[in-house]
Amino acid sequence: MTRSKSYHHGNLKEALIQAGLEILEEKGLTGLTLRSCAIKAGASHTAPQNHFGNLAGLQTAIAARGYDRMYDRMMRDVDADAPLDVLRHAALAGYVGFAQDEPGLFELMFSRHRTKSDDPDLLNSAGRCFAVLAKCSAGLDWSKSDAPNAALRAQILHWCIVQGFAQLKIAGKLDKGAMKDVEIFDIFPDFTYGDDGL
Amino acid sequence: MTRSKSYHHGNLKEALIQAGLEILEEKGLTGLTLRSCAIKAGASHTAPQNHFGNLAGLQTAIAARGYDRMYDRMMRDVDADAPLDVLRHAALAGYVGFAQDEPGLFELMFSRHRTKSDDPDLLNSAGRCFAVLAKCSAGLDWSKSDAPNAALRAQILHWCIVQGFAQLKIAGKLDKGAMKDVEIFDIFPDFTYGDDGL
DNA sequence: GAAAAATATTTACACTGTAAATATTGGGCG
DNA sequence: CGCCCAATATTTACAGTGTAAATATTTTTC
Repeated sequence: MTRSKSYHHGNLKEALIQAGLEILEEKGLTGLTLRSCAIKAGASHTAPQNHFGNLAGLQTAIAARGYDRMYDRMMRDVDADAPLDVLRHAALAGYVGFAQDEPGLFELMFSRHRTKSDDPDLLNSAGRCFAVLAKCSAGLDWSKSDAPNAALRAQILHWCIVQGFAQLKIAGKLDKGAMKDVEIFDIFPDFTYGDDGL
Repeated sequence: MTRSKSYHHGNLKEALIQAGLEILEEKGLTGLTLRSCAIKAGASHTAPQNHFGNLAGLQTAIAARGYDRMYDRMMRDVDADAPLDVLRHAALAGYVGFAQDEPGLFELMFSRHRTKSDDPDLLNSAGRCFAVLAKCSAGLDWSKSDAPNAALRAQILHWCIVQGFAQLKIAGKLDKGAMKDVEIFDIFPDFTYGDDGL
């Protein structure tokens, strides 16, 4: 469907997203601009406006693709019906591995105001990722089980550990000394807690 | 020492940092520009170059102040010799509370390439914060204690939980349903693990 | 085939970081 | 005291940025 040379690109929307993903890999979040995406996609510098409205719109679409990639990475070499411990292992490695391999994209996905947080596509792609994490934390033993929402709390704790590790890692906060050799599985607890909470 | 109207500001370096901190509170990380800081401090738009070189230099100085504020917040109502559980409680609440009250500043501090990560002042201010966290994790019971660097691992896990919670919170990822009412102490484990790790 | 909608470009403008040249001030030293 | 110089600040300039508005081209629809 690619046309050699015509006024209309044919599939500019998709080309702009792909250009953005490549720019994020090459130059990071700082290098991601509307104009650079447009030029890379072979269009004029205002072409993205027709498809995405503004920069936030394009970044939202790119972030949604980021969650799709993250999901694929989490589910690589494993299917949704795999034994829970296998799924957990894959999902954790996928989450952190994705952040380390695509730090610019990860940074965009978890930034505060670069994307339209209520975008349906973004919510859908992100929700699919987080659902895997939620499934991974299901059935975890949580000694404070008399507290309300024990399962939810275990799920959030699970998520915070992965997210915190991923971000500290790509932000370079774990680069010093012995810390730099520690991996996510070295620190991940088994979620079987004692009963004398903090 | 404030002079009413003269060519030289007198304390422009400090004024620029303060202007930056205020702008971060008012308009977030997006609004933080060299020129806006300069205008707010009452100087010409290139004045910051003399003191900080470039944008990264100014942002580095601001981030260092961020760690100073974070340290103060962590140690508020507690001294370094307080009982360990009291210190832990204060430090955790301080870390997360700081992120929630100054999300733009927190975002800057943990961004990847906005600051000069080898700046001595930044390293010093940041190190002071992380030392408190490290102290908080000292003596935590870690069932995988036969693993090398057990104490270090417990320390990193501790840090990841706080950091992950803080970032997910300010990124709006914990805003839905029952998640929005969960606080850091609701999820924090007691670090007494079983022995059947992941 | 003509009208209409979709898609893309051109033009314009305010804002940004930063380099270079210039201007002003204050301190050290005769 | 007066002069020179370093420190400090401004002016000017330029390439990039997001985005609005007007225009141009193509595709679709009837």
